[in-house]
Amino acid sequence: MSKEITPRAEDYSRWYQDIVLRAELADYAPVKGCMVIRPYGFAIWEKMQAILDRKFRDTGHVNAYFPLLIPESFLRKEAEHVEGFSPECAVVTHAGGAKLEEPYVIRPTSETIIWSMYRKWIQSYRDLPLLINQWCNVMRWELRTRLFLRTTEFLWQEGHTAHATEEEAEREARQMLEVYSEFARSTMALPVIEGLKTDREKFAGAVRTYTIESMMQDRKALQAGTSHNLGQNFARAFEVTFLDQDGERKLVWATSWGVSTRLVGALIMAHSDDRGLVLPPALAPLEIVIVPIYRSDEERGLVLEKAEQIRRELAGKHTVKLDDREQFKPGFKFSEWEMRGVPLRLELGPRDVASGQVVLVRRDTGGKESVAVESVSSAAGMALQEIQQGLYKRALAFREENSVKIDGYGELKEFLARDGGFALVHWAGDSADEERLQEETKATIRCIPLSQEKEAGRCVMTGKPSNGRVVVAKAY
RNA sequence: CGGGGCGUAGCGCAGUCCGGUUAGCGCGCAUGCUUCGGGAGCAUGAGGCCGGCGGUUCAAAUCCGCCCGCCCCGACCA
Repeated sequence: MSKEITPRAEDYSRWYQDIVLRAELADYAPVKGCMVIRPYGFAIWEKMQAILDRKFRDTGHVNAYFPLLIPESFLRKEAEHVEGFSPECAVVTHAGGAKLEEPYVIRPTSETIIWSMYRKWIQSYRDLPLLINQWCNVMRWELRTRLFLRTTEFLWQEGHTAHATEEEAEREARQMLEVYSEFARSTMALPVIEGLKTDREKFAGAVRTYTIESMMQDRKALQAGTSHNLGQNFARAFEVTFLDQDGERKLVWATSWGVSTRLVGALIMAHSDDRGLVLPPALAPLEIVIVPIYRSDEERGLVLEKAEQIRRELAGKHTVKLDDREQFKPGFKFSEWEMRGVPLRLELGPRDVASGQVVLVRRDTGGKESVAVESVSSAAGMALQEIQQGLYKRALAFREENSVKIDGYGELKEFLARDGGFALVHWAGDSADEERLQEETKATIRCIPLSQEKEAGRCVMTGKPSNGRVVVAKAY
């Protein structure tokens, strides 16, 4: 195995691929388009799960599990939904040595099977709201795959809720978008723009799709999470009604929302560098690694004793590992842990032991400082906080540097063809105009930001009056 | 589906054009000694149906045909 990672500047996708493989986050599986998520990568996903799951529970949701296989006819019940998903569905036609009466679709998402059950479970307004989430795998037969960012099978969570009123469903969709964006910012150190998808970009079967959009280091946009207001589309398709307080039978209102293992890809592309993975402490499987340095057996004894003492002290508050492997030199260990994105490294050698100090090295900036052994715990805690915040600030600054207001179509095309980034443009076009935009620039409207100042202007494509800007960018 | 590339040891590759002993090199792996503050050195060793099937030939990693798989870039998507 080569020691080098392809530099970002040389080949961005190779760089990304190198990091995923060399940091042992994932590996290619024997099945086309599928990956094996290796223990180190899975540990990151598990941390994401733990934090998100807690947030879902705190907002009143409960977990459940629905089948992997969905009767094909279910998918057809919602017109837009079937149109959107059919092309990418894998279908099971045989089982038990015989052809099936009705084929099963391997779930690309679970709205249909869940709403078939909600029909049984919902009768009265007292059964609402119904707030269920499931953690599972789904399968979408994509033409082109990339580790974590787009694989044929992926892991995600999908929340599916049923409500008595339109307002409540809308509030739920917005609330979960908020949960996602707070998670992205605080935990992933990933700045995101909350916004609304255009009709062309919305979820197949939704009335409205909300999104959080982030910028990767190649200036392309990545959708990091979505939340949908499904209106009554699925309730109508599956005839899910309830008897309201006023004695009237009504269709229920629905939402669904999800984030996937794609977030691991977002994490990599947002923060990492040419030395390897960079992880925010909040999601790092290992926050601190201690690398001992010694020559003689005598030094080894002294250093390891002190290192173990430090490890024990830190272990109460942080995940910490003492790398006492004999077969590797310190230099090798430095590189290896940098490759794997461990936020903080403590170097401890004979000189440090003698002076009662330890060297603390930050993964994000490479900055080194010596601290007294007595204060290592507080210094490490502080450094981790600074890294978490520093990563966010750096990513935010990058996004801002690469976001520009553009008012002319020619200028927009030039911007997208050159360095690219987020173009903030006035828009009043329709779906056909949007299609033209994509054909001519390879970019799409990523979202209509939810929070922005009203500003009168003219649509960059049609010249029609507009009072707000949209984000246009090339996307993953 | 279009364009490009690749399949030879765990990984990265050379060898293929122009067929010919026992198929090489680097890394990694195993053992031992010396090393250890930024990817250590030496010695010894293990490890190959040369992607698959068929053909040509005295002889195929190498030539011919068919097939399979994977990666990258584009069109579709989270």
